[in-house]
Amino acid sequence: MTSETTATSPAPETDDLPEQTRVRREKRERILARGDAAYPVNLPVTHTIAQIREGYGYLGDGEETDDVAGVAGRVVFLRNTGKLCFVTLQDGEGGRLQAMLSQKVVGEEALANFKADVDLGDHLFVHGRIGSSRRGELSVFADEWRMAAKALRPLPVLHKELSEEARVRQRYVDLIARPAARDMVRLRAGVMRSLRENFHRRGFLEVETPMLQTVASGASARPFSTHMNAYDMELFLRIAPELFLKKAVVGGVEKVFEINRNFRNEGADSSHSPEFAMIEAYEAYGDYDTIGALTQDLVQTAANDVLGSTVVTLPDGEEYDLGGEWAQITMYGSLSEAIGEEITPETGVEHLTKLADKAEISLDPKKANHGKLVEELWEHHVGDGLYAPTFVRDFPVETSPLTREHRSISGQVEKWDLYVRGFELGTGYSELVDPVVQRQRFEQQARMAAVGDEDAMPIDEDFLTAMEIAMPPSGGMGMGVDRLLMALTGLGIRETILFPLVKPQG
RNA sequence: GGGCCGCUAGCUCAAUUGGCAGAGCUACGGACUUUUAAUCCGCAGGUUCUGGGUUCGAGUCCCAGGCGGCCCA
Repeated sequence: MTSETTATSPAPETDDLPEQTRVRREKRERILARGDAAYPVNLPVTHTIAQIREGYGYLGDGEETDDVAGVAGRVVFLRNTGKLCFVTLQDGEGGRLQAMLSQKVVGEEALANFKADVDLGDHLFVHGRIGSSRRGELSVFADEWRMAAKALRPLPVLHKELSEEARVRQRYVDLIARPAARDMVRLRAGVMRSLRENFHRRGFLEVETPMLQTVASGASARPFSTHMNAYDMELFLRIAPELFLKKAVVGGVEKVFEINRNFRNEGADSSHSPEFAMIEAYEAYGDYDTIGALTQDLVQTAANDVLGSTVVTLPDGEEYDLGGEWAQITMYGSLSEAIGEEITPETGVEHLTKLADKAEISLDPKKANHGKLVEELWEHHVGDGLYAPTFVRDFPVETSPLTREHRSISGQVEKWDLYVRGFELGTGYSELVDPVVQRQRFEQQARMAAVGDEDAMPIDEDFLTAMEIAMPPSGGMGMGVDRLLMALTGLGIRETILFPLVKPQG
């Protein structure tokens, strides 16, 4: 342990600090100088704010009890009227309790110290009888106060919204000041719990697969790379857990899920974060239909568990219904209908390119294969207009190298994307388990990489070896947890992540 | 990657045509024993994101950069 000289050494140079910060440091020094603690190791807390609110909420105006409590909380309001001071304490959930400090009860010196040294934002301990003020505010009639932890920086004003940037950069302040920020933390925890409990009820096992991978595969995305000193080799942060989860299924973990972080070295905007939480699940002897039903239930159960309803209220007040059986459309069918001509897996690249030009979609011609063109056309003509929860089914084979070919339609794969309010919430497959076909798909990806497609999936020999041991027919799904929170609240991704990545301020 | 908008006191925001940089809350000093964003009196607080330039004079105009937001690709 280091010595405690830092606690007793003189205050650091304070001349250039803003006034309010300097003043608070001086108050800390004053508290220490008179022999009190500014940061005591513990305090005789007997009740939480919530316990007092629950236990004594019945008290009428001016009614007092002889019950005594020690309570602590963060000071969010201060109202001093000479010989009687009112202070409102807040707990982590936003619950508030008033304390009243009367000169007659705490004494002249203690009240003077209180007025001199307690600021908005401090953690404060009070001890005293529980009662109700004349105006009916549940209160602790303090016979003693102690500093629980002195705040050296002022809190923002609690009556104005913090700027969006300040909320993200100083989330701890946001959590103190804004109820919606506190709610999101609890909502997210509730969703995680709901998802896990749902999986457990269904007999799925939760596993954790590697974050550091020698080949980043399982999705079409660019990885972050890093370096391992001991082996002097390049490693990648994972872009998806898919290949490892499939290895688990090969080994007999037949119903398996993982909720964990993925990292994609791409842009960041209101619906993309470079690191994001994702749930993936695989079910042996399931397919994309069973896994779709599972996904619908995961979302609807989560909504019911955390909101009590599948009807969610968006920030503009609109009510959006996640309930019922979700619509199912096919990619080729809905695209054909939207543009008024039949598009099939046989439609040539030249014709698709013409259609793309007409729609003013620009694609690098080197990468413009049939599958990419169909998906781009679909997004433009159909996807952008989707609003109600919808499964979009049966994708082109080129863009889904890990998905089984459709059981009855040549050139398509058994994959769905789930769209909610126009954004992609999740995806599901009938998994490709034929190792020979899987190798051909990887080779096709390698050819795409060779012509400059940076998102193309690299060949993973280790994965192919596992597949050659034989994976049972399976359904698999993936869903962004942050996006699920977006679907349940209508908020942007950075509101759903407690500490999203932000660039340092210049 | 491109376009547009923003960055001013601890927080939220003003500042006319380029002419003394302001308000509310907070802070600080004072009054007040039932307040509810307490009230009243008084008084401080600034690298106007950074660096250049134009000008007698720049928060404001020009150039470069940083950070953020929105739209587009």
